[in-house]
Amino acid sequence: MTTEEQILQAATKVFTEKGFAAARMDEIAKEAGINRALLHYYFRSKDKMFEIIFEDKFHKFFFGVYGIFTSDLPIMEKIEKIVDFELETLVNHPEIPIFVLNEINVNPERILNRMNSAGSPISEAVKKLDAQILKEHEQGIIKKMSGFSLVIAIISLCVFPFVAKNVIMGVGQMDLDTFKVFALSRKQDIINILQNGIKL
Amino acid sequence: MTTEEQILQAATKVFTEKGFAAARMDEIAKEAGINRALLHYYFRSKDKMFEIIFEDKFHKFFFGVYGIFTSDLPIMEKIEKIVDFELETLVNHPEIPIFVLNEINVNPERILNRMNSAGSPISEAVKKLDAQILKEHEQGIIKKMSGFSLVIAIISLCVFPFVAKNVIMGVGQMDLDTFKVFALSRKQDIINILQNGIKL
DNA sequence: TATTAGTTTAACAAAATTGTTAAAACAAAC
DNA sequence: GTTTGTTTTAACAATTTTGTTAAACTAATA
Repeated sequence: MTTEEQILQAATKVFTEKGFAAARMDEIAKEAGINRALLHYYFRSKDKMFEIIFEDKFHKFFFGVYGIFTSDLPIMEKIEKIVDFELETLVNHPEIPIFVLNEINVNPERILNRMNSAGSPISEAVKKLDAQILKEHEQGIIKKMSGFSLVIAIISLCVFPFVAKNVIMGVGQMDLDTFKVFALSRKQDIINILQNGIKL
Repeated sequence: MTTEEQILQAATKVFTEKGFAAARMDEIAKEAGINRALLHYYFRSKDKMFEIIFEDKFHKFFFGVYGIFTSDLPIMEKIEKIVDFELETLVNHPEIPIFVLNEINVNPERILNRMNSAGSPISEAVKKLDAQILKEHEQGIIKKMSGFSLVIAIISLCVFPFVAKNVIMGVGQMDLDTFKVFALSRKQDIINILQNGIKL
């Protein structure tokens, strides 16, 4: 692994654990096993390093499921595929949600910029979903409901446990690996709740 | 309103918006319409101010629903009552979840201490819920499932939209008031999904 | 061997931030 | 009108943090 990669890996760890404001260049350097001077030699500033990492996590967080959402699968199968994809992804990147969501909270303008460059495709995807729901409703398959609301419900059930990871680990007396197993073990529960929850 | 209250209100705003590390004493002072010296005159340090505010939000976040969870209501009614209580509370304190969860993420030891002083009651509440689910399952009312997992599902559906508030507002082109109306408008959706999702 | 890119060390500059202090101003209460 | 608690001002100390720089060192390489 190159030094640049080592630094990025260390920075990813510290930034996602502490957030931008509480992260310290010194800690990143120590984590990477090098000194602060070399940090600036590779990545001019803290902001520049952060941008690279945030961009990466932001993208992973938002656009992974996009393909499934806009596919031609029936709703019930979409739900299954999305939940499966989300949980498998999150187990491998459990730090993403709280990191991205908190940085957006601290600095909401950031999202507006990024969303505007990708905003209309999302709105269109939601509209297409609305149409699909209406069609399947008329076919007697599912309840009538807002596509946006359904998307939020699916994402809520998948993502929230990772946002509250430390609380769940605390209450359930789990270490990180146990938590991951637990999160995956709820996959079928979540799919069942959603599918039974919306069927007519 | 006393100066002390003004300061606490301003500090609450800044801390919950920015988090501890990014919050600036200067900004709190300006927000309260006073100067930095007076901040320290009332509350010795940044840490002390933060402790007071975090304690308050932490408590509101975790122990509001506790009474309903441990009540003797049937599961289906519990779900209704909890979702109702959570959404009404969150609409009035939309900043709580991301603030509390992120601070726990940055500083997980904090929760261990507080949870240990309240940890066993929570574990016992979950055990009682497990027993209730088993009973109602044998009565043919609901599916067999883990109480802990169900609690997480309920909380996920209620709380996550507030954690992702800025994203939802961005995608849906909403201001804060519109978001609150939207969040409340999903109440019956959430109750339906949960109740239909777990019934036999 | 000389060169080059990468790396360390150590010192330091610059800025930001928290916290302290003394003196004066003010307003209410006694 | 004096006292008391509150508030402002302004300066400043202390600390933390980011970023810079120069000099020396190392290891690979031309």
